[in-house]
Amino acid sequence: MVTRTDAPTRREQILKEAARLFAERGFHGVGVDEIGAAVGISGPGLYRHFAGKDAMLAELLVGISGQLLTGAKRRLQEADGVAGPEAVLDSLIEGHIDFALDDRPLITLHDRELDRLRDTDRKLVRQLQRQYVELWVEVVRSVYPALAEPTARSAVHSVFGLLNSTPHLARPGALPGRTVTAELLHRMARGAFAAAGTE
Amino acid sequence: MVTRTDAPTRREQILKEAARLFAERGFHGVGVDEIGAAVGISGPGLYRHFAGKDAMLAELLVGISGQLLTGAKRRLQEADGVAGPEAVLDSLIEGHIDFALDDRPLITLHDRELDRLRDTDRKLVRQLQRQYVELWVEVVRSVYPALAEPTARSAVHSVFGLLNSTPHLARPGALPGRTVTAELLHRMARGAFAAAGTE
DNA sequence: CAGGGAGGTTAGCGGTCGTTAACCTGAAGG
DNA sequence: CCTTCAGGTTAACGACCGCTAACCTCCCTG
Repeated sequence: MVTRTDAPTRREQILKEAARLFAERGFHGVGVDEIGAAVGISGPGLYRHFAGKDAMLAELLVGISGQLLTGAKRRLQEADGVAGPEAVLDSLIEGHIDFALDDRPLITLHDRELDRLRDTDRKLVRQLQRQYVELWVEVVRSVYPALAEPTARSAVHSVFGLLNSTPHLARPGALPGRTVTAELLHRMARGAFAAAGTE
Repeated sequence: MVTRTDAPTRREQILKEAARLFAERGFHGVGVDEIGAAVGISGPGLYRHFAGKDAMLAELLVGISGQLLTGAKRRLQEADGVAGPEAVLDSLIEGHIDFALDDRPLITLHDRELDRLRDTDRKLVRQLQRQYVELWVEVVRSVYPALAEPTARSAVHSVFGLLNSTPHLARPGALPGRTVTAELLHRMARGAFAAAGTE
């Protein structure tokens, strides 16, 4: 875990606020003026940093898909050999939960606004997402060898649905504590996979 | 299960197509002309059937929330006394899965476009949703008495996330068979609850 | 068979939105 | 000290969108 100490750049500020607004009201429901206002500049000032509104969404979605995939690959490599399949699956789950809890707006956007992208960007994001899913499928099948591949893929998508439910889990602060929530989600994900694995 | 034999009214056609389009491209991403075109009339013709675009979304969301709640209440009543808590939970899960598989666009809209409603409609929908959740929470807690109420509520929301993942499960026809998918989702939901119940 | 309502049509209005153009300003660098 | 440029500003344009107005055309009914 790398912790940043330097101040966020203007670009990063914009992306963060845009993500929040897009998640709250949908891509088409947010005007550029609002995004600008959220970072203290006004509308057209954004065009000094981004080519357009589409470009912000594209950077957000490509970024999140890439981060998820990169993180998963890293976890897989770290555990290579030294840990059993179950520990690898636990690590993947943990990583996804961290993301879902720390970047709720992005998790929301991720499966909601994909179709608003230009063709080339959408293909890229889909490819990254697909790789991420396939990586999970392999790990899940190594833990539950009885699972057929299509079934495993459905199970993975369903567990993503479970883990990505965090935005519905109550107002940001009112959670029963981040650790408790993370542990609950983790247990439930494992329980769901286990139930899928006993066909 | 009541099966309709009569032809759908124009209103129903419109609602169905609007639901599909809203789910695909978001409420703000769809124009009234498109909705009209989808049912063979053009734009303003819709205003013979609905007060406005907002009214279509409102009717869809109120309708689905009401149907879910009504169905759950009915299942609860049918099982009253004659079945154990586990059977009641199974019945709730089955009902929700039927809905998620048969009305994918609506399931998508349900947790996505709520904030686009007028205040009064949004409050109504939220109230129906809350009742539905609380009903589940009671049943889950009767099966797993060790579960604290906030935990049970989180678990219910998460299982909704799992069950509502059906739109991501592949192109409509390409599923491994509706029955197989329904059974997988059911098993996973039960597994998730069981894991949540063993704190 | 008159007439009236249900359910369409097209034209167009008013507002909003993304984007561009033109201009300004303060700080850094030779 | 002059220049340059990053990063803003406001004005405005063209497109689009929700909705209304005005009109038309069946079909049912007294």
